[in-house]
Parts: sequence; C-alpha cells; structure tokens
Amino acid sequence: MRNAPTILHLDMDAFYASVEQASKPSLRGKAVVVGGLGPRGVVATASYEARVFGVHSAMPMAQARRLAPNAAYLVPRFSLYRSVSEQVMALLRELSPLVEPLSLDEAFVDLEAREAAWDAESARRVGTRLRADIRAVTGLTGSVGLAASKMLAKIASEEAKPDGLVLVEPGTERALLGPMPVRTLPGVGPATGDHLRRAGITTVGELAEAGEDELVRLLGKAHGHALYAMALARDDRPVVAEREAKSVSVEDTYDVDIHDRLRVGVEVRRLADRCVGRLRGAGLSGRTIVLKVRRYDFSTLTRSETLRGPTDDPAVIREAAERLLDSVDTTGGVRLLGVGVTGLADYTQEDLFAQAAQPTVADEAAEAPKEAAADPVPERPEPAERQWRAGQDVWHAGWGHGWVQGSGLGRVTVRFETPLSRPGRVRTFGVEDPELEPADPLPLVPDAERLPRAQGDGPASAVPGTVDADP
DNA sequence: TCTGGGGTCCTTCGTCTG
DNA sequence: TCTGCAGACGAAGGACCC
Repeated sequence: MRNAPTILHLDMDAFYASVEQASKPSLRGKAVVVGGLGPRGVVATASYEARVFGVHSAMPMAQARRLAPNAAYLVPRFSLYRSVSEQVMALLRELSPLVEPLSLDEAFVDLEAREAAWDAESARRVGTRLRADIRAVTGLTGSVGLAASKMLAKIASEEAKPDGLVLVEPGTERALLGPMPVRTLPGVGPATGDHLRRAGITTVGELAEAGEDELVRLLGKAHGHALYAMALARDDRPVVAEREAKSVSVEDTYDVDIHDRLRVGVEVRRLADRCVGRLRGAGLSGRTIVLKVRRYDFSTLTRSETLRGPTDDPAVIREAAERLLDSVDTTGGVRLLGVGVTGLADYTQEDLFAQAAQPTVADEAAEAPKEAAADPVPERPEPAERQWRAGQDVWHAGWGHGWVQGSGLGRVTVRFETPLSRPGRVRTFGVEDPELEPADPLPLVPDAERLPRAQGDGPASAVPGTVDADP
C-alpha cells in the first residue's frame, strides 16, 4: 500500500434519482424512486427524500409503494444516465489516465499516475475541485473518498455521503476500521456476515483478532486470506483502466410465471437472439453457452455447454440454448429465463465446428430458414395502443417539452417543464393524441454555464513539475 | 414482503489426460 | 500394461457488487 492518500473513489449521490430530479424541477426536494414498475420490479435508486421513509435499493417496488405512497415512481432512462456519466468520467480522466469505472456512477482514480496529487493536502485540493467541477458540468453532487488504497477510498466515500469528502490520513486506517461492522468490507454480504456473526465476529477489529488461520477455516482459502488482509487495512490492488468483459448475458423476469413449455422455448430463442445482438455489438464471440432458469419457487438453476470454438452465430447459440432447456424441468412454471455466453474471444471459429459440419436434422431443415435465423426474432408485436411510460420525455405541439407523469384508461398525464424552467403545469390527453410525441431528454445544465475551464489552475494542470513535494 | 439485470469471482465435484 | 496421481478443464451453484 502506498503511503499517501492518492487513490480517489467517486460515488455520485443517489445517481438515477438525482438525474431525474435535475431533469424535472417539480421533483426537486421530493421523494423519487427509480426502478422497474411491473409487478415484480425492484428499486434501483431512491432519492434521499425517499430514503427517509425506509425505501432503499433492491427493495421490491410493491413494498416501496407501501412505505412511500406519495413518492414519484419512474422507470430508469439509461441512455440519459449514460450521457451524464460520460461527462463525469471525462472530468476524472482530466485528473489521471488511470480511471477505473465500476458502474455508471462510481469510479476509482489513481492520482499519482500523472502527479495530480502526491500528499494529503494536494489530494484534498483535487477532490474538492472535482466535486465543484461535477456540480458545474452536471448540476449533480458526488461524494469523494481519498485514501492510500482502493478499499479505504471506497469506505471513505461511503462515509462522506451525501455530498461530502472524507480523506483517510495514512497511519489511521486500522483505528478507523476497527469498530466498523464487518459488512463494511467489500465482499462481506449477508451470507458471510451471518457466518461471521455465528462465530462471534461482528466488527473489523474482531476479524483481525481472529487471525488468518481461523478466517480461512471459516470462509475458505481465497475469502479468508482476502478478508484478513482487508481487516489489517492491507490492500495493494492497483487501479486498472481497461477491463475486458468475461461474459455477456441477457435475462427477463416475467410478470406472470410461464407454464407453457412451448412459450418457454420461444422465450429462450428470443433471449438467445438478444444475447447474440449484444455479443456482436461488442465485436465478440464466445465458447460456453449458459442457460439460466428461475423457477416459480425462486430456486435458480443453470445449465451450460462448451462448444469446440467461439461463435457468434445466432443459429448455433439458439440451438445450444434449446438443448440445455431440454435438460430442465419447468413444470410448476418459470419466473425468469436467461441466456449468456462466456469464454469470450474477439474472433470466431465457425468453420471448426463439428456441430455445424455434421448434417443434423436441424441443419437439414435449416437451409431456407437460415437467412431468417440470422436476423433477430422480431420483438413483441406492436401494442394496439401507444405506450407512455412514467418519466418519459415528450413533446406537445401546443405545450412544448414535458414528461409523462402517469397513464392509464386511455389517458396520459403530462407535466410541462424543462430542467431550466420552474415547476410546470399538468395536462391530460388521450393516449392517441396526435399532437403528443416522444422526445429526447434535454441537457441538465445550460451550455453557457458549463465549467468555465480555469486558465492554468485546472485540476489537470495543478502540479506542473512540482514533483519535489513527493515525500 | 416477496425478491431486477448484468456482471465477477470462488468452491466443489467429476472427468479426462499425461 | 496397470496403477496412482496431479493438473487442467468443464459444469453447477453460491456469494457478492452496483
């Protein structure tokens, strides 16, 4: 571990909900819950106002609605979150070439890589400036943790939430960690937490006292060694900018369990095609096909098959997924189906496939359908009625830009406002109103107000040639 | 109360191969 | 040729993360 707090962890505050609040003035200061709105949806993010009612991530939406019946419930708009995330990541890359994104709203930065910071004082300056820049560019707040390791930087940003900065001074790490619950450490979830509690270990300090041998005995080799090191605040993992994907998968949970075996087969083929779409989009192919089935009782099983070489051929992947389905008992119904591919490569070996070369029954029947098979199966048939989703941006010829507040019974309710306007007025239309159409999200911050890049004292240029301060 | 979607990593067990 | 063994690999499941 280094001896200066030059690893920065950024965590945007209640990211999806904050983007929605920035985008919709009438929701600012209000409880906002973003997640799946179907009968089996869960909460992706709750605004801090909604958390007051006990709503939190991964909670079933139905439970959230009981706790906070007056909150605004919105479906996620990933393309908007992705574009805001790109703005934030661009600011991080100005600090250092070593940026490791963990998700749309989180990343590590190694501030030593370009000498953006070299000691506690300079690191704190960089963190403070970064938070201001993020606010200027996106209008949002993020929390920053600074420490000498990734683990501690992440714990620090958690402590800093919301809208704060925490720096862990080198030498104080073990005193800080000691009283914290074991669940604070990355990799300790509900199962490991319970396991440790039954062994009488509830804090990080007790974890360190238990000793390495005892933790290996309790949790196995890899987990035991790793946890012991973390309890002693030892963490040498580097910040890694480029990570290659190891698998690609798609899955769907159905509003109602599927009992019809034919329908299960149709869904598996549809998922296989979607998976191929993602695979090809990333320019990849894969060797191992995985089928995932979650049954009516929530028990989950996986079946996999490894081919002789990597493929991105929809017909091959679809057939493999169907073969795997043959070995699964779906009586009683399934609530989720998934198809994935692992063993990724950026080339294919289609011509080496014995499967493709052997004239099987499927192949003989396939010559004509092959063309059609290469194209994705058409999506679900067009609904008879136009669909308006809660939170969606719309444009009305007479009223301008707004967003869908709710719809049903042939009506859609729209609030007309923009990120830069005052809270707007609500109007209701028929769902087929020809003057109403879907629209793209508007920028959260006006271009003119975006980050007037400081001349000469920007974060990237804060330390030209001042390496002498390195302790 | 009733549990998403997209991932990563680890463990265990069986089989194959040299 | 047989046996024992180690290591690689594949399959399945579990835990965890955001």
